[in-house]
Amino acid sequence: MAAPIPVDAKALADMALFASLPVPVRAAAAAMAGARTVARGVRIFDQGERAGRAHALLSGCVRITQSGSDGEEGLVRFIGPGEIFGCVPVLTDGLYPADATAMVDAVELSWDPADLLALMQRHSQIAINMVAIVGKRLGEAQERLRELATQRADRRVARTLLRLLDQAGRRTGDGVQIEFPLRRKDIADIAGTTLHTVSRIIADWERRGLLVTRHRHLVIRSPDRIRAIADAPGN
Amino acid sequence: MAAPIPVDAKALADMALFASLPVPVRAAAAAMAGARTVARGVRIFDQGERAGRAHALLSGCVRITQSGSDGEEGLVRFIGPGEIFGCVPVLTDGLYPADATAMVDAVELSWDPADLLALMQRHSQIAINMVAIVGKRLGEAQERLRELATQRADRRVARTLLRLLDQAGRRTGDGVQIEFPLRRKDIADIAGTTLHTVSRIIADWERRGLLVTRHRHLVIRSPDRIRAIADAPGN
DNA sequence: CGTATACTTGACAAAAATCAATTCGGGTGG
DNA sequence: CCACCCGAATTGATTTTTGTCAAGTATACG
Repeated sequence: MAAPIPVDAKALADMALFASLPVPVRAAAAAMAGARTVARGVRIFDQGERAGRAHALLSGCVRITQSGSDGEEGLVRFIGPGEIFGCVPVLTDGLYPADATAMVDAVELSWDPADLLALMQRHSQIAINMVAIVGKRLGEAQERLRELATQRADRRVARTLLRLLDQAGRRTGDGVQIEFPLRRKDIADIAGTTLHTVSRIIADWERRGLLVTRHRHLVIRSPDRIRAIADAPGN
Repeated sequence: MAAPIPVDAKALADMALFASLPVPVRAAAAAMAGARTVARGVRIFDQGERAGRAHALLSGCVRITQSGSDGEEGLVRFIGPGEIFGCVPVLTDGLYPADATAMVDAVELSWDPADLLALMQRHSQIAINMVAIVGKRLGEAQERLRELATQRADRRVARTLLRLLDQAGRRTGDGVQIEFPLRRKDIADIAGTTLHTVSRIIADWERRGLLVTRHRHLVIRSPDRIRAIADAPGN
């Protein structure tokens, strides 16, 4: 095991959960946090397990997946640096509703539920920030629902890529790269289709030069043309 | 217009937003609330409009719908008595993300955003309750997403009916009736399909005696057999 | 009693899932 | 360093589900 990772208030400054707070409060939150590295592929928590910690990601990337009663797997979302995860159930004293797995080596913070709860009670702005965060995710989920019900697969894939760009895009020499390593299956699961369909769609886009995949990473060369597909199908 | 509707703390006791609070706090919330009746069909707020009030339903039923950038309509959820709606955006000082329309004559409470915010700041339990409420809806949305991505239309319709039964079912002589008036299109929008497909599916079930529709209301004669379809397709 | 709205139903088309091989690419161990 | 192996990706053929188009019927409401 590595030496303890130092956590300072600055690391929390980028997190939406601690926005609009005085520096000392952030420092207090940092002091209560536990930090640890998580190797690629390691499960952080399991669906159905008692929610014993509230989590946030400092670096890396975590995949949140859910398996239904019938065994069907679903990809709920990706967590990037600065985002919280597995936090709602600790407030309601419940169970984690999904699995969380590190997709790459990552550093996570976590809190004891009682500590975080106390902090939120003392500083209601944190609770309000959390409502905003969860509310935003709810809005995204509802948008995805509408898309899934009404739009064709190519548009959904396009929108998925745009959302990922937004969440984890970084400019490179020849485009914008999505920071996570993504398999076709991952994209299919978010877009609500199969890896075959995604493969066909993306192969087509690659042929047309809209994007390239390099070492399991997508580089979008022309976000605008992807956006055009997202807005008007059949192109 | 009718005389002002009296609002007392008791009316708030059933609302999840005000759970686990001392009675005086509920009384304060009641004192700040405005109440009004809303006739069937009346729009309570519009998507995109500045969120000027936070809402909760005392009685009746409200339909929350959303139209996407491309004009596609989507049914987000039904709001029943005791549930809040249009509350998240007032915390983030934003715009209503959807339309809200009374499906039957209803009574709604509403608060001035500043009042509710002040109350939440003073009593962080309210904010924490709100996280739990929004988190629960997020979980439901994700469940619907998984269903939509992996299951066939008949199973989704079956699950939709079961969920509606759960939310608004009432025993009658020959089965369980869903309390609000539902058009085929409503069911289709929630289940993520078209009214044609729903019509075919439900006509088939009617032929087999699983349910009947009476005056735009569904009466489920055999919830168990519907549940069987929800769990195993092709029946 | 007529008009509008919802519902049913049939025929057809099309999107996308499924089935089935191959190929690619990166990592491991000889 | 090379050969091999495994998971991932591509791609073709086929089938299924479901959406679309179209027409006609029932029901509600003024």
